[in-house]
Amino acid sequence: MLTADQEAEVARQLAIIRRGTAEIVPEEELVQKLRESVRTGTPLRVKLGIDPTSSDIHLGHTVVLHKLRQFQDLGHQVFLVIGSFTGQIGDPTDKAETRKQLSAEEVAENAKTYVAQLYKILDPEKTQVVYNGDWLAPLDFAQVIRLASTITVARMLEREDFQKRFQENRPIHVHEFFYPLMQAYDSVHLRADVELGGTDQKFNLLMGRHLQREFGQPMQVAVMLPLLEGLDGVNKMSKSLGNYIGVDEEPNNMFGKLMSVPDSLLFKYYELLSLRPEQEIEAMRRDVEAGRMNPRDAKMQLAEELVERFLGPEARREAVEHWRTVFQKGGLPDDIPERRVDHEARWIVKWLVDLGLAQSNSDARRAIQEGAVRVNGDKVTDTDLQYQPQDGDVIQRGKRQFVRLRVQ
RNA sequence: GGAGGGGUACCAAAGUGGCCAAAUGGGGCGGACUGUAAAUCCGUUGCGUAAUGCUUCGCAGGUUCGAAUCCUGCCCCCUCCA
Repeated sequence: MLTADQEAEVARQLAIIRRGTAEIVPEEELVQKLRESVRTGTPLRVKLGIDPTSSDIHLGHTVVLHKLRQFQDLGHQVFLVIGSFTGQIGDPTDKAETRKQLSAEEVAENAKTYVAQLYKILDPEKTQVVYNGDWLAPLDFAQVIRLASTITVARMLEREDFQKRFQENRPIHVHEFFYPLMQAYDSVHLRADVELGGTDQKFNLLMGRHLQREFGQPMQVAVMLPLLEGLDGVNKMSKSLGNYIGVDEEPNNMFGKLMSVPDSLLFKYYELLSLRPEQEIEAMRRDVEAGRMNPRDAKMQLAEELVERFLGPEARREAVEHWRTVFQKGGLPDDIPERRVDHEARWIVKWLVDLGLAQSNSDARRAIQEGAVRVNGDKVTDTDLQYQPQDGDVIQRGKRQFVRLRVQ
């Protein structure tokens, strides 16, 4: 039996863990594990796997990382599994069909920058970073067969993306089946009590339970967090789709990207990323819905919060300043890239290509015809123009691409 | 091993002898509107100082006045049967 204080502690922890999660499977087991943990004073072993497929952490990752941080703050033991081995296989995805396999060097390189960025969120003192290559690489073929023998193809095909590909006659490579098994084996190796992941990880997380049971271990609880959509407002945030906001971005970039998040996602971003009290967020939502508050202002507050958290107060101040002068007042950006050029007159089309403002002569010509090209703010209309640069001239394509010329 | 289906532009996907530089959608790039947003609308999206020009439809040949489209060989992918 637990004392009243202990019961209260379990309730407190459960409430914190629950906030913002999409699903906890099975929740009763989590309660049991928490009670046991509180009763015996033994921290839970909490695992999160990360594939070093790209070199940057983005806001999508931070959702689940924050949950991990909360476990840390509750005194539990946290394992961050870098998929040094699994990363070389690549988690099967519906989109990429067969994801490219990373080399060991790429994995090592990515992992390095990863860990530094991870500590923007996690407490380094309380984080155990482990590499699954350490225990997966030494497995021999017989052991691999043993893992594979615990699961049937039919069960594997229950996984949504496998099923879909199978039905659509698209290729599924045998090694892709091993990905869930390897991830599950990580849980066995670490004797995980809890594994975190996005909702898209459900199959893999449950595979961990399956394999733990096969190995005679208590089964882990799967704690799943909602996926964060990226800047396109549709797909989940990912580097490969280019719709992400990295935690290491230039302040102005991070701020600008946050300001371009679709309004429809504004409060989802608040719920998943903001540390502000829930009541405050709710009040803001009501104000926006009632038209008392411009969604832009709500978005700006969020952008400020996140830039400050990841990049610091100074970065926040600068980014806000930059955004105000450049975009709210419509001025030129203060960080226009400069190019050194000679003062020889050349065909305007050639200039655009040379300056990287157009991909080809045809593209440059089109841009001029569309009225997208300006020199010092004056629209260029003649595709045959011979242009002679003056020091400090600003050549512009569209609203966002600028180059300042420095004549030598 | 056998049978069938398929490889088209950044992606998806039409096109099966000339009207095809190739429909349509997505994405990209511009323009309008705005809050550098979303939604919406419009234009554009192989190269080429542009020409009844050049290169492109898996690769290499061939038939034809003319090929993404027909023929031959090769490569790759998928499904089913064994």
